[in-house]
Amino acid sequence: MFTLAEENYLKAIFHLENDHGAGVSTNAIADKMDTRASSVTDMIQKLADKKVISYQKYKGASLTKKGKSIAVNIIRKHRLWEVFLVEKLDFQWDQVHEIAEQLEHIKSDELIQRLDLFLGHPDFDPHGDPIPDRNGYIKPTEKKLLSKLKKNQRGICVGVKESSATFLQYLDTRKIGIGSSITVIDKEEFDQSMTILVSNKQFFITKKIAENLYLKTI
Amino acid sequence: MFTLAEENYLKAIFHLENDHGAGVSTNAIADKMDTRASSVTDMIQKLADKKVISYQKYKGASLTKKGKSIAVNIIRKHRLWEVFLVEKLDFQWDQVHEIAEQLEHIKSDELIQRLDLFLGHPDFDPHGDPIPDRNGYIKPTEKKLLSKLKKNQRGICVGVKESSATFLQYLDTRKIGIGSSITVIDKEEFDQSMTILVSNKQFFITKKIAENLYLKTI
DNA sequence: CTTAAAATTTAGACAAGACTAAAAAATAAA
DNA sequence: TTTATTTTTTAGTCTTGTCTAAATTTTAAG
Repeated sequence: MFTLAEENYLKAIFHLENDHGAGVSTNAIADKMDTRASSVTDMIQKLADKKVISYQKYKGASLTKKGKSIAVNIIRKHRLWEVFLVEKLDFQWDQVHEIAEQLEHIKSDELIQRLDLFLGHPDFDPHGDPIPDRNGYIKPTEKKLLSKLKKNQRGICVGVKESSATFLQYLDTRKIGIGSSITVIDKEEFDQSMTILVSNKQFFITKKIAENLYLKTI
Repeated sequence: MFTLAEENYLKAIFHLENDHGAGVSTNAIADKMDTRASSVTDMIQKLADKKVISYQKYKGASLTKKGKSIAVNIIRKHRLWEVFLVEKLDFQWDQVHEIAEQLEHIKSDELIQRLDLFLGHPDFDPHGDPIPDRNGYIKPTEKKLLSKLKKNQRGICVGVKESSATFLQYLDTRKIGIGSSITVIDKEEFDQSMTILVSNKQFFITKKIAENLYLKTI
């Protein structure tokens, strides 16, 4: 069995490996977990002993098959609970992340199986992230960061990379959400900022915003 | 904010005070929490520092107003989650206690408010225990232990004192549940065992069983 | 290729929460 | 009321997960 701290490390390493290839550095983990590099070293040595990550001194860590399976299961729980909170309890999409961070650690396979059934086996969470199935399989979805689009390209918003309340609220005020059609009206070479068209309104957005919106190009 | 361990101590002290008047002994807590008396002493000293219990050396502990309010809130959460598990996820009443022990520690007032609404403001959990309202008020319900009934007295089962899976499964096999009509056919002075009538079948039950069933006499 | 800087690990310390063993206080028995 | 027993507390230790400061390794720069 794994402690709460261990589960959170596994989840963080999974996300880091997903975003920037295999082999995660100590500092990257420390940064993500908001902790110190020395604490990370201690923990990854422990996780290596438990065979959930492979790790060589000074060379960074990466999840083993077992570790990945644990991480994905936590992510599955997180996303199912988010669906529950939004679909059943009428929470807004910017309110659910913190609560799901707690709920994801509840230990009961039966619970998750029944929750999944109760929710009708959803494929995506409220932020557009795919929900791994019971075997840990994540259906690959083609999506592209808005920041990768060129002038005059168009797409449908299918997800957000960050799900902090502040970012989601920013999107709300501009009526950008999952399903929104977004067109790049103009793109500034200099700072990668963009002018986009969303439901007949034009907005100016910075590179940072564009790097956190996933589109399906059409 | 209170840690998981602190919350569990407060809950245990609340239940002990409820069952056997104010002033709970160190050993009683140790027994309930399945821990050692010395660990309990450490913890109650900490809880006293935090003003959630009043405590004098060698004299036992009892909850302050603040402590009671925290304990009742945890119990409210526990019981609401149990209703959710049974009513929405189709769990059996003997499967929910363990899971609710985890869910009761999730921290979000908004969540509990919405869950309560979603469930239709239930008054009782699946074991017949009253659910405290948002202000911590527990509606007093008149209920009597089956063990207190005399020969030929009759009542409706309104709750169980213990909610361990084994006890609840025992009741299931005898078709005893919330709402069952129970008549005392015979009672043995010697060992307090009973013969009872439940839906036209007679059962022999020990004192221990009778001490864990709550009835509303009619 | 040697040095400077950055990243990582080790060493030692601390808080929370538990334990064992021993001491002290309260209660029960003679 | 003195002794014996039970209950409770204290003292010291352990594990988990964190930290700071110092040492070591790797990487980057000259």
